[in-house]
Amino acid sequence: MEQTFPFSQLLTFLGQTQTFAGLPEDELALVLQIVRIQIYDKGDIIFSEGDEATGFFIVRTGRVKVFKFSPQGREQILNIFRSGDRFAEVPAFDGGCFPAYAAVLEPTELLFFPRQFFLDLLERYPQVAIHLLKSFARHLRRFTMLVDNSLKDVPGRLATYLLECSAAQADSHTIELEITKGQLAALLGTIPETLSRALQKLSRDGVITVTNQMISLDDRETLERLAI
Amino acid sequence: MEQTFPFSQLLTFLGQTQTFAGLPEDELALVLQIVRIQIYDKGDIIFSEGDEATGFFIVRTGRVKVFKFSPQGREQILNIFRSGDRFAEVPAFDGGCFPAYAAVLEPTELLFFPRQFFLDLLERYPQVAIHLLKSFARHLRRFTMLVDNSLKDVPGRLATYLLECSAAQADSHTIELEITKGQLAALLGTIPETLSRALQKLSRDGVITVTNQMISLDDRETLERLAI
DNA sequence: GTTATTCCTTGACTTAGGTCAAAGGTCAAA
DNA sequence: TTTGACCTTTGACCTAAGTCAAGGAATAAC
Repeated sequence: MEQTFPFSQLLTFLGQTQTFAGLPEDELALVLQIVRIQIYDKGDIIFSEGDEATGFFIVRTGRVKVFKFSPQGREQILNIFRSGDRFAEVPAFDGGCFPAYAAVLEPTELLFFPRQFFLDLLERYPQVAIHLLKSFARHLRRFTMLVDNSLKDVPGRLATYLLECSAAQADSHTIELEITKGQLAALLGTIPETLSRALQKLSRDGVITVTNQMISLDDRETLERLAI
Repeated sequence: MEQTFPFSQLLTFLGQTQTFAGLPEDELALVLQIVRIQIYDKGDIIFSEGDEATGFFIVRTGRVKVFKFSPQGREQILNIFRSGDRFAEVPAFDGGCFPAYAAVLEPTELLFFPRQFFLDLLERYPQVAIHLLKSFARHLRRFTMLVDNSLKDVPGRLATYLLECSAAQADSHTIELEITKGQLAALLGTIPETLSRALQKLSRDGVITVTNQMISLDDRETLERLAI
């Protein structure tokens, strides 16, 4: 599960992440002495809800889902992280338990940073604290949006997601789902059957066209009305 | 809406808030030159969703609810703030818009701190940044719990609330609702009718006894099972 | 102490969306 | 290819919880 990688390659990668951008090179080299590389196979669990948080992670390659279970066992995905994203920094910061599960969606390489190193870094580099504040603020806004979403019905959440996806993919008319529909259902807080019916209804009404992983947004106006 | 107050009284109050605890007295005095006192009547709106954030607030007396509306106009309370609590620091920090509404539940005095002052304070006092990080981390955990709650059914959310309330009130057998049942419904993400029926069912099953604003927790075990 | 609000409860009804079950698709390994 | 392991769709059904409407409590105002 752990192995070594070319030093310079990692150095370049680290310098490009939001977390470490702007740190002097000798500090980056120190960071590299501490980071542990973790390799996971599709489906592997990184940590479970309630586990003691020992550090935070940066995704090098692959994708990670952070999720919870409802009392009936339904999965709710909170976030999906990709290359360059950092996750689990809140428990690493406050020293509490992980409040959710994390698992990889495909073969994934993670960089793991132990908690104490993280806290030391905060002390040595005040700009890291400021950056972390910004990141926490972003997270908080994202959560507020999640609450927003929970007030909408499934078609509304779907419309919101499609428009966000389009915005992220340069406002293109046709977007590609980068996750399975089952995963999308879990991300939208519903189940595959209900998502399937919602997609079907939007297709029938001429709002979207679905072809496997590709979705064309044919009637943006209706989508925006649904997303409110 | 604005007036002056005895200087020393405010100084003592500020020094006791989490936000400013530990700051030297001369700095506190500077803070006092900048703070504005705002007086609101029951029901007054402090800010609306989408308003530009110009600063953050600390509750001096009274209570404030922060809330959103669902597309159908149902109110969802995100948080209720009391004396000493600080709110709206995320928009004040990142300079974005307020992501929700804020209104007062009863006659309320607020201290308002303009955004620029706040940012200056962060720069001058790194410990304020660290403290803010902790506070953001707490907020993030609270939001995670809110997501948790949205996965539960209404009796589950009610049971969770009752147990939390009891824990906050020294684990007492009988708790006092400090908000109306209508407000509790909005806090639990439901409507008064549904809350009324949930309370009635728990009473019928001998789990709780409801007398106006007082609720006795007669069967903690069942409550904990419901809250999962 | 009486009126006027606001708050709370109850009943009948509706509906979004979850559950269960089964049949097609799709894709990768052998 | 063919096999098997998912993923996705469809249909029939059920249930939690929202809507509407109306009557009772409780509290505040006069």
